[in-house]
Amino acid sequence: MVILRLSRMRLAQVAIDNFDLAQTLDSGQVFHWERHANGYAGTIKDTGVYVEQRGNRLFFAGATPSLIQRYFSLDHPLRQICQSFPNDPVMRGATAFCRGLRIIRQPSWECLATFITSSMKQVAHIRQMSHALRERFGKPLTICGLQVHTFPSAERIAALNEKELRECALGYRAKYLLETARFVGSGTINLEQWSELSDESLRNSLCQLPGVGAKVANCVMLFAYERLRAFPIDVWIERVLRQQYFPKKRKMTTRDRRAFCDAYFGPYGGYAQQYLFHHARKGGVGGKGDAK
DNA sequence: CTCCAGGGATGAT
DNA sequence: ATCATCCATGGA
Repeated sequence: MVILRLSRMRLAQVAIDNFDLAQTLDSGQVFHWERHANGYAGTIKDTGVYVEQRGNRLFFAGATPSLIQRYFSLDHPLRQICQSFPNDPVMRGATAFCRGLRIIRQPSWECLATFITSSMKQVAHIRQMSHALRERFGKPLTICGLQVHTFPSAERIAALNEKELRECALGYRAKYLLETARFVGSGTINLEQWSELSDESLRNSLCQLPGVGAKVANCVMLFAYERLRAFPIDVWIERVLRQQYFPKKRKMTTRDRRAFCDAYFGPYGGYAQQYLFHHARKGGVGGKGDAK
């Protein structure tokens, strides 16, 4: 019945070029969109949205065209971005695999919160935690006959206790999320104001929050603050570096990896990183079994 | 069953 | 400054 209602639903549309909705939503940058019918249901900030790609058109309900275009970064010069990547075989392979994958513009709080929960968790687990937090503490919305939930505000989470968060399977991450929610929810820190900071100041500010280190800070910079140079290094990227870029080298320290990535991948390093990550995770190259 | 995941905080060298 | 250890949980 959901399918019937969706098929009868009148959807707005925008023309798209060089955009792949499925790859974008399944690339481990955002964790709450759920497949329904031929598309996805989710939220953009506090708006329930259904979105579906048909060729070079994006059909949607619940949002204005400008909100859709902004959230999915349809204005990013993707061809130019890909041309800026280093021209090596690893990067060429990842770029070919990730055609149309865009770095979206997420609301800062939900991006920060979900990446605090992400440490030592698989993408599927992060999705479960995000879903549990939304279902229990977010606001229910209906879009195209589907129920979705907003991500709970920092104030809402700040008012909870650690036990309630652990019941969402957050484990030891519960304390970090709670402490950071209390900084943000009380107004002690203002995430919107931080968009004015330089990359370095923003990174330092984020790293002062409980549960936020260099990796999570770079994810939040990239996925919420549009700092497209920010280059998160996680276990998958470490494997790509070790296996694809430095197969002979014995030992690489954290600082070595950081220095190489910042210098090598250029002004859109965050995009390059996301393509390497997604290719390694979904394309089986640079994955666990690929010893070399 | 074991292994590992989009890490970070803490305490010991 | 680097290094080891601990932290929870569940998919593969």
